[in-house]
Amino acid sequence: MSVSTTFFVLDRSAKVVSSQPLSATGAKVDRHLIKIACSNCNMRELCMPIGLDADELKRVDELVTKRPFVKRGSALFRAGDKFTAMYAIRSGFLKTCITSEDGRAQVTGFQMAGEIIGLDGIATDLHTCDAIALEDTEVCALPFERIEEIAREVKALQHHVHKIMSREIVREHGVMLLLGNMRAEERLAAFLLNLVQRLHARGFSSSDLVLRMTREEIGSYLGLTLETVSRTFSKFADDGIITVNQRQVHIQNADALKRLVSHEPCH
Amino acid sequence: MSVSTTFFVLDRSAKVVSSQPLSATGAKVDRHLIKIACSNCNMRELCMPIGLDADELKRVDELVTKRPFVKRGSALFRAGDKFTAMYAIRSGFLKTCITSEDGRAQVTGFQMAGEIIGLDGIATDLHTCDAIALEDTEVCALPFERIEEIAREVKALQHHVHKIMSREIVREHGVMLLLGNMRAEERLAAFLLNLVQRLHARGFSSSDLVLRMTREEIGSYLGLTLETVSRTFSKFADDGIITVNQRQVHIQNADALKRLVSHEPCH
DNA sequence: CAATCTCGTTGATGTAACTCAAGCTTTTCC
DNA sequence: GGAAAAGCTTGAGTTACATCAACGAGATTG
Repeated sequence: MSVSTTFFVLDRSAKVVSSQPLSATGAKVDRHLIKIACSNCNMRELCMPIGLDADELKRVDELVTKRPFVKRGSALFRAGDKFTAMYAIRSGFLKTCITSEDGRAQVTGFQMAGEIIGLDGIATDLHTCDAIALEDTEVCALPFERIEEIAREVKALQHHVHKIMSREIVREHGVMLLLGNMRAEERLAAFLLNLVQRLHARGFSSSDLVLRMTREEIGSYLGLTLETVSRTFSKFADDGIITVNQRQVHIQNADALKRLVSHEPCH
Repeated sequence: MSVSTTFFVLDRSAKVVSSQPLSATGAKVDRHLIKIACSNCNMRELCMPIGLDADELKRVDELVTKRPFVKRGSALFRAGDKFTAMYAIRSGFLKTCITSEDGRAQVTGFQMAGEIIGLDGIATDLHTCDAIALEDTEVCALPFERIEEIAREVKALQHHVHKIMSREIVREHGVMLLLGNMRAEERLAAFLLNLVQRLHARGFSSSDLVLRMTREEIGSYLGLTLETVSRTFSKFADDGIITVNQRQVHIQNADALKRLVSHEPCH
């Protein structure tokens, strides 16, 4: 099918096809060359600084003293960890998942650059889920006490924090609809459309994507088994809606996916 | 089985068995006799004023100028309505539900006295779900701009707002686990335990409850059909775990329910 | 006080998705 | 570079829940 090139999923500098495999090397170079600040961050239109003027931006900028690098497979935080900061994702990709006492695991979301993670911890001062990097990931730690401090003075920031949290609530309502009402094909279609839509907002293709998660992780998120996810991918491919090559997905007929989600199987 | 008395579910004054059916009359009398203020509200330990001193409490109190009364079956707000306030429930019971374009409906939660509703609206300034009263309900409107204003000055209130939103996010994670991982019996057991636990926190029995919602609404919330909900209730009753009489449920063996949720069917 | 409607129960049948299993491909790691 | 592990696909058989349907009990209304 397509050539076996590797795409960077979230680093905007690699929007075009790169012949190099995903590695942290490039990012490390950038880190030294470019001064890291919200004002010159690729993600500023999507992330925390929205609606702030230069002065306010600077204040947020200054509170970011830590930019943890999270290696693929390791955790940014885990359930039970003390909550001290929320995190803005600079680059990379994570999943959040909860595990109940009896060992049930549920992926509660996938997060990409420009998104904020860790809001679950505010309620009890402890994180309630694990945040695991699905690829090498760099985040900005936003110490929550400092955020609250500035939010008390900067109305725009205050409101923005509220918006971010509300948005997460609304997103989860959507997941509940998906899990409570939709059939496997509909769930997967909704999932794919959501992913490309978010990638597109970050400057990527709206028809090609590289899944950073396994079939099992998709299944956990969608309340399906990995086998059902795999079969449904195959079904979509047979129907000419997508082409799948391992983690690479090309959407050939986005309308068909939308129709699936909208519950209009025919005409 | 039990006598056909009607319980008030959420009015603390009616914690004991009442021989009167649920009606708004009693509440209306109260309304004239007792000055309504956070400081003498039954729900103050559960609601908005937590952690505020007398002065701060007064400020919150003063911003509450509207205490809408929502008749059973009607809406506090609907998807698409402009978001202006969040609401603290004084008494009564509501459901929130979303409806997708194609007409799928999903109950996203049930809310009782002392809980805050309407946070979904912050994200887009429009409510994204319907809030429908399942019994006559009285709420305090908390104009959001004023809340933000005070939160900028009162640290405790600011943090409390964040906590409330975070708590909602965590709750929804739990629902995702339920919808994604659990079987019908486990879902219903978790649902019942959650309900009585919340009622108990409000001074009610931890073994008796009156369901304020239909089997269909329970089913929608739990991602099941009303028939499955009904059958599962009957199954629990056959197993001697609960007794069911229409909307009245008596929990005979809470441990059995807990074991069900914890996925330990035997020993 | 019928008549209607809403809600709940139960049974018979169907099916979407799960489970178990085998084989294949890709990645990881010594 | 070869072995082991992890991830993916596909098939066969099973099952938990949905669907369809009938009926009964309360509540509501004219």
